[in-house]
Amino acid sequence: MAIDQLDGRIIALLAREPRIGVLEMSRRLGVARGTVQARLDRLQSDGVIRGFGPQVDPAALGYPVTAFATLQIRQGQGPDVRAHLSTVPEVLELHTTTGNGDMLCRLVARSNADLQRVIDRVVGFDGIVRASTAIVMENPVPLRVIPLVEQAAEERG
Amino acid sequence: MAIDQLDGRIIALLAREPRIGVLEMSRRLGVARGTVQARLDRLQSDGVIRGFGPQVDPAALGYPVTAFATLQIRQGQGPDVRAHLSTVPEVLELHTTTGNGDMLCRLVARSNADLQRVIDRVVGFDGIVRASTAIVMENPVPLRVIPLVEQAAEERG
DNA sequence: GATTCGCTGGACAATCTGCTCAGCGGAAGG
DNA sequence: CCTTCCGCTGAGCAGATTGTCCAGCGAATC
Repeated sequence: MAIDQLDGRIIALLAREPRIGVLEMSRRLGVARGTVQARLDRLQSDGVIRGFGPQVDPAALGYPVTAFATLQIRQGQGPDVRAHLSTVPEVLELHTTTGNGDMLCRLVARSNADLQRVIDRVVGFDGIVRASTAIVMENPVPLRVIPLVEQAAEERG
Repeated sequence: MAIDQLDGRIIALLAREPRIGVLEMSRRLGVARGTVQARLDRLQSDGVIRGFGPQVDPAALGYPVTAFATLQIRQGQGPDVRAHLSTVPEVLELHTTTGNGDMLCRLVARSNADLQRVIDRVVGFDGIVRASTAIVMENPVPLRVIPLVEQAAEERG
């Protein structure tokens, strides 16, 4: 839960060059291999590093269109809607949010036209009252965590 | 750009057990090691698999609060706003979207109270006219790609 | 002063990686 | 029907890495 600077450097290094291996990391960081190994184990068991799964690019898979949909749910239909949305492959993530007891979900589609199909499938469910969609045009800041990690590391010396 | 079923199984397997290694994969998939190696190389050079960077959990880092903010930008201030937001570590990602020439960004914070600080920092910039924030309560569907991969693999036999 | 903890530097066997090779079969093209 | 191209197989090899020990040491804690 608490990250020190060495942890931060390990994560940053790993983010830059994921295939690097423990030995090479210890060389670059100037610490013993066992230290890096122990740190990595701790980071993982603490849940700071969830894993090293492959980062798949939907665009390269043929889904270049991304959109965010805000959903308004009928009272008490939350669980059903979740179950419904989790069956749609194009729903990449789903959050329940404050506000209107709403949900926010990230969608991808093969094209703008295809997005219509996806949205129809998403909202074609009884519990969903209304949906408003915003198509993503650009992604100036792709999902990132390093700056946050560095900030957390700073605070902990 | 086109994914067949073997590719799909490779990605899925890798997502389930990232530390698995090429040799073990070839054993489980019942194909030669060279095949898996070649497929992986192709998937990476095609950009389907961007990398294997560590997946960091902001909550475990001490940032358990997530929120989405919709920003309304003053005409022509887009570039400045992007630059501004990219300097805020708590801004995890940023998209420009259709609609009101707006932006959507994902934020994290140490607490609900801390979120206020983050939002103040985010919107404390001249080019931002208005911001509306939705705090995430639950995350029924965490960011996932596997179902999409499987669908893409199906279509390509 | 005694103990605990994390880091160091070194060692070990076991394993995996990157690379190469020849052979084989299907698909595409002539 | 024949030829060529391409991907997969199964194998081998040297080199590097991993997981796992260990003893020593300094700092912080009790």
